[in-house]
Amino acid sequence: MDGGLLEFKERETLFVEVVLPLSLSKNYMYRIPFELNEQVAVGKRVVVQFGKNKIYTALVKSISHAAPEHYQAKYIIDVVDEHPIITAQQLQLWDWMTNYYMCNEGDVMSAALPTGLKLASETIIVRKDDEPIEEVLSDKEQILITALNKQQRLTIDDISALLGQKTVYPIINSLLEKDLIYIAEEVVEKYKPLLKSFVSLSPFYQEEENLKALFDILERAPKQLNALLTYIKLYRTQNMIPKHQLLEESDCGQAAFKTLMDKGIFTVLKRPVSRLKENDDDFILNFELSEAQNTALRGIETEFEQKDVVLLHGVTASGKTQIYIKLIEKAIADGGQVLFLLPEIALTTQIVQRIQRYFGDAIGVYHSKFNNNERVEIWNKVLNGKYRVVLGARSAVFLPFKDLKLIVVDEEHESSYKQQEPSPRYQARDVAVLLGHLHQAKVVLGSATPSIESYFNALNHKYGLVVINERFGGVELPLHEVVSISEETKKKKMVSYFSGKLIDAITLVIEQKEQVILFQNRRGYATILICATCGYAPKCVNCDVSLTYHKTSGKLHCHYCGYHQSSINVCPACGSVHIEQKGFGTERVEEELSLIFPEAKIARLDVDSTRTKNGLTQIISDFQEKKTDILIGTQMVAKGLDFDNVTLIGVINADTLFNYPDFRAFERSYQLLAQVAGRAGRREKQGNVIIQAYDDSHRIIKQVIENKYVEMYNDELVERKLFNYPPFSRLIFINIKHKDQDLLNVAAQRFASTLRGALGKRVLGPEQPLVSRVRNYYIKQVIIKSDKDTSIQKVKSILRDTILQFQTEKDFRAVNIQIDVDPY
DNA sequence: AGCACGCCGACT
DNA sequence: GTCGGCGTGCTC
Repeated sequence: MDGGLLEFKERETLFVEVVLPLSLSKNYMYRIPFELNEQVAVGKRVVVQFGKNKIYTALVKSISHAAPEHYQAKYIIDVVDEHPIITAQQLQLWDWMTNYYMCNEGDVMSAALPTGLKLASETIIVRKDDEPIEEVLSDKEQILITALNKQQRLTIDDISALLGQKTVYPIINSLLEKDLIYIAEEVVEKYKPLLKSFVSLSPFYQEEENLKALFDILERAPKQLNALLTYIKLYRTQNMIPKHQLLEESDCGQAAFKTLMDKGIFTVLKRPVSRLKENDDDFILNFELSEAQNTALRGIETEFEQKDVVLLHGVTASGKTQIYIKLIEKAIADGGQVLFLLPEIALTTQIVQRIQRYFGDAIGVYHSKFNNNERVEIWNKVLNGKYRVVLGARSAVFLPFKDLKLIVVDEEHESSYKQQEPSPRYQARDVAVLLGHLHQAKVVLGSATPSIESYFNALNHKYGLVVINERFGGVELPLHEVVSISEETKKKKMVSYFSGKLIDAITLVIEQKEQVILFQNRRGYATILICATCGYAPKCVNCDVSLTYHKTSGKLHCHYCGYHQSSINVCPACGSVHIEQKGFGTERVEEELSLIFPEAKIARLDVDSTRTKNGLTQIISDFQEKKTDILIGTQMVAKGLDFDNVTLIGVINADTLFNYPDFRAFERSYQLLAQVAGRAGRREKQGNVIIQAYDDSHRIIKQVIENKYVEMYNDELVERKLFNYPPFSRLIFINIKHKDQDLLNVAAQRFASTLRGALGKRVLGPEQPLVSRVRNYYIKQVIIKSDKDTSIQKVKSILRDTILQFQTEKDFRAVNIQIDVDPY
């Protein structure tokens, strides 16, 4: 501000810093043309050219007068929004996440914005065919509509060529508002199904000899060849091959795939894919809280007077949902908005329908299964305050709340709140606490088995603590029984994986027309195949893991990269035919069980059985409608499912849980077992839980059956203290990756020692991670374990500097470094 | 993320 | 020679 004359104000030269939806280490500056000075504002999207041809919608982060010194800033092409679509608090949140999780701001932006708000130049515009034109159109709009009437679909590049100008976004936006066109990536019309890209081989190459010739042609293009081979392999088992699956499984990049398309070898076809369906249940709308619930509700409200965050520790089926509903009601009555976070899987179940029924139109649901257009719609309805309550998975923390008053994080211990891949690797529960802080909203963390961290915070008065010890409606906690597998084996009472006790119990339950859930935390059929003669075990060609045998496909699968190959009958190492199966998964349990109970209807709930669009909902609703007697599942069955008629829970083999090489293994085991057990007898009937284990006297099993959470917590805390793990320290994992193992070893060693120079014994490693090679990249891990007294800010800034310095060395440029703050 | 640039090996 | 494949660096 130089105190210039007012009339010159509009001639001010302004620059903007924008965030691009790309993983870039810094933000970029653009110049605002005078005529757009007034329209540009922080939080609006602008159209910019980035690089040679690419056009993106970027987000305005700040506006300044200072021209960049070392380069000529490009002009902004256009302003997309009339009003900001991002609030000031969101920008603060993005900033915090970028720093805290040590990622790029563009990563946060990509994660935060639904794709529909990230228009790029290849976006396809389609004419809505049945919409009559009622409004008056401008000349340019008329030209565009005429072209679309002829051609149906145009890209944004096509449109700029057609109109001979780069500024096409306002025209597109205006036509979108007039409802005459839609964006093809977003499926707008309700009855129009979701489109998915499928790949097919051109008819020419489906001829045997042409295909053979093609193999020779592609010999020098391994990526392309691999894509072709993968296509052929997939074609054997499925007749429609989704493009993303082909790209994923063949490790073929977009570029190589595009070359194949350009050569006319592959063609891509968009096809409709069916949607999820919904089902109802009989939830009582006008409920009364029980005495215990009322006490808890009042407890929470009292705690809120002092604390911003309250941990609600209520045993399974204690009716936490009703308490949430009362809290939500109150927040809405106060004119605020509410965010209700749930683990992804729980969103497909009753709790959503219940709350939706209760609050009607004022509620939005936000999770990954929704298409782009629905997500944009939800985004806008949150922004303009039409939605008072949003139920969502972790990404819902990014929505543009205006006056957030309450955040509920249900099942707060759930590890799915932590995003693993891609960056930002954020913990939505922690982000929610920060979000609450930004909005001065209250936060309730709810769980029957709180995470050690949250409970620690509660005991140390950082959070308030409210406990419910009683199940709703006086339903008793299930009866537990532990069965020693070794003893049962001695007594010859084991039939395959099932003890006599479990089989008797299942028989009884089925007779009474009730239902059973069996838990086995491993998918697939056999864990591994192993040659009894020489000990050879088939391994993945891309990763350092043994392959898992899946019987349904008859193949050996890699659970890390999706690679699969046909199974072996003869050992490729020694020629022996004695191939043994070691370990077992849900698939095997299902098969064995159907031999014992041929009459029973059995279903399986795991990643494999729910891969199809409707899979998950179908399995759950079938079980709910009692079409299934026995449900066998991995940890998916533990996550917030609520069935009335389940009276028996069986844990096939608890030992597998305890043996993970992770400091949280016991905590997780407790949570998983307690949550699984909690699925039993949720209404008037008391449930039974049978836990089978070799190590039947394990303290975790004991603590689960005696419902001694606090004892488990205390035991764990001693361990954590002893080995200086969270909550006594903070962890940062640094994964270093490269295709060349030797180079990686040198690089990792060098990186660790440089870092150790600055941070001393806080730096551990480099270590070989559990899986040391994934998708042909070798991995080494360096860990920073920083105690609570050290400033984590300082540690992070040292880490940042070390990485920057490390990457200036030309030998290590290509080494990939990933940071995971607070790993889970 | 995409795109240009430049190096490298295989074929006219 | 030259052409396509593929690794590297840059984009305000």
